[in-house]
Amino acid sequence: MNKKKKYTIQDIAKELNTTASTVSRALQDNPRISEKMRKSVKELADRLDYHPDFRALSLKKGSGRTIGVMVPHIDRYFFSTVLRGIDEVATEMKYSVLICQSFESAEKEELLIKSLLSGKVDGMLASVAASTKHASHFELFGKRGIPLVFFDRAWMPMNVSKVVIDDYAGAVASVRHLVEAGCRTIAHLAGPQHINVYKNRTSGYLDTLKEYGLQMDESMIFQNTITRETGCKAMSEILAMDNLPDGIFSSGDYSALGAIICARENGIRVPQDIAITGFANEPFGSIIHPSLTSVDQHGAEMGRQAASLLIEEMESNIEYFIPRTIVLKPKLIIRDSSQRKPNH
Amino acid sequence: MNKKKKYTIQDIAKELNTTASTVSRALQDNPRISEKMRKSVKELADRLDYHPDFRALSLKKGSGRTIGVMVPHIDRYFFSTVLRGIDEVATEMKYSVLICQSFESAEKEELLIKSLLSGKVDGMLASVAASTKHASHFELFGKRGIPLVFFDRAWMPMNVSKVVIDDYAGAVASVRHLVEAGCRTIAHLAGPQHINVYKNRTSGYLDTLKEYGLQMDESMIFQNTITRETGCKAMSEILAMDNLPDGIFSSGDYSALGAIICARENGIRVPQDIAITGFANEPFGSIIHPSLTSVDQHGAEMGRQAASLLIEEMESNIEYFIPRTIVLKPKLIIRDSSQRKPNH
DNA sequence: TTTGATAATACAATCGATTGCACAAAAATA
DNA sequence: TATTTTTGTGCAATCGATTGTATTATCAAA
Repeated sequence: MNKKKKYTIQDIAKELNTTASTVSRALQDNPRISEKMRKSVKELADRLDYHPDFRALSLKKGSGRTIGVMVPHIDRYFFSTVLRGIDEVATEMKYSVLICQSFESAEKEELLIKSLLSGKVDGMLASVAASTKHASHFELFGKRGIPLVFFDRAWMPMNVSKVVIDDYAGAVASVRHLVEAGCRTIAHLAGPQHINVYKNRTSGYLDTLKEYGLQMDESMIFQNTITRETGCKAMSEILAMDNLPDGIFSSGDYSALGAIICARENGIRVPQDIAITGFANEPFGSIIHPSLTSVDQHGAEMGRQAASLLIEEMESNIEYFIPRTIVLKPKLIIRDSSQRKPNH
Repeated sequence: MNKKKKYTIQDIAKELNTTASTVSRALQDNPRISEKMRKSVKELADRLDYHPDFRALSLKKGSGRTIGVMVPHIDRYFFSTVLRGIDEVATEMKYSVLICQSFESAEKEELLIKSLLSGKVDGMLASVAASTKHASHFELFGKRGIPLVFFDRAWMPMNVSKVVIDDYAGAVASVRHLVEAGCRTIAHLAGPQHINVYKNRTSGYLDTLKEYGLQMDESMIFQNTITRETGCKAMSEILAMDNLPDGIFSSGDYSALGAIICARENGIRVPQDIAITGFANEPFGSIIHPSLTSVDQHGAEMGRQAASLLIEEMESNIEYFIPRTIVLKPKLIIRDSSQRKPNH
């Protein structure tokens, strides 16, 4: 009596002297089942707190209405807002969401994907890890017939749907803003260039310098600088330079933060001596001193769009769904770290 | 040829003119299979990129080696560190982790749990939502024979294992520190009292006041104040008081943040006019101005301990696993927001 | 009373794996 | 050569559901 048990459709059938098929149909309100039988089945099912086994059901049906989501980190504000957007749409459409984090590791990403492929998910949303150098594991989804939609950090060569923001435009807006704030020598903290979002931000930076006829200087570009630590290190190197830049465009908020803190520790004023802008609009940007100018990426909206696109593809019966790419417009949020003109 | 297909063990069997059982055994290195057969099966499996169907496998085996984790929010630093700790242990022990967030909603929590119960998880780790007022949905795990371990926000009346921190001790350390910094009237931003962690923090506050013979004043306790907004609101109310407190012990970092910002906006200096301490040691505490004194909860360690405890219970064959409660010691991190003596 | 239609339920195959048991062929022993 | 043992495979049941196709029972019409 004490042994815990999971009740099955067979248990209910046995108890009522009938068969599993009748019970199954009764629970589905199949009209071929008598009112009386339906009632007693439902009552017993309720009493036993019966719920169909997910594995058996999805095995039989060929789908478990589950969407997998792969993000580099769940605790990055941007990704957590994307996840919220995905959750909204998925819940509304009666899908479950299975969240995975790669911790920016390509190996972990590959392992997780292989585990998801064996029937755990029916569709996939992914943003690739920073250390990912090839996408063969993402190709597996196509081979298995599981729709895949990239968001934000997309693997561009792959012919699948993508939801991204216009990082190039965000970078252009940011650098223009710095120039208009009076900056003439603008350094750049760049992200890993094999990831589309970072490459586009760097392109926006370079093109905007050109647009204003400003000289591009290799030594002013710091590669692979997206963490607080590397941002701080870059700032130290900057401070050791002969000709100090008067502006920094960072591809991420964390590296911008590192730079600001390092500047403060070395008696350099932001924005008076150096104006700084970040990217991602992490919440800390509004509470640090000086508050950080950044680019908002509309995470929730991206999540909603990506989930909608994926579900549309999953539910379409079209043999070959034609991949679509949705580009969202980012928004420059101007705060103190870059405002040099107004008060000076 | 173009139709995407998922290969099964039957496909491999047919191709090699053998049966599914042989293929299954070959893939498992069963000694009853000849070297030759094993080799050709493995080769073909490799070529087709075959992986056993997770649903079929876990249905047959009765377990999918999956641990479910329910957290209120994945983007709270504390919870994300717990998740990392859980992931570490789970990965090492060859378990998968299924992350769910309740968004602090009891209904969402209940829905998610019901969906997890039907064979999606073999063990569960949970931290209850703020709005949860009864635990009947958590009781279901017991009825299904699925081990459950609470971490941090535990439902104390339930007789299951728990991993918590000594919130009482953390509060005591925090309030003592304020008193020693010279505070004589200490206000308190309290969390929802039906959640053990917040109740314990409030108890620690009250007892420490008593310990120092300080008067407890109902009007100095602000209930249900754990967000930045409510923290700010509480500070406004404080500033409107006749006798201003000279210290605030907040049950959370976000409300402490709201209070600090509100104080700054109103020309009140922290810590000179009012010393403030928070709880959770969110990363922003070290980058805001003034930096925030807080209590660290050892999230990763908690995650590791909870996962280990759960896995131990899952793998034990003991009929009735005797629940254990692990209590971790929190650590007071002293920063600027509470340091009144040293520099003044 | 016989036939035909209809309603309600049972039987059996299926989804993709695992595994105990039976069985054949080959090898070892008598 | 006859018998036993070993070795390698196939058959069939099982996990927990769903669903097409029997198969009854019931009742109305002829």
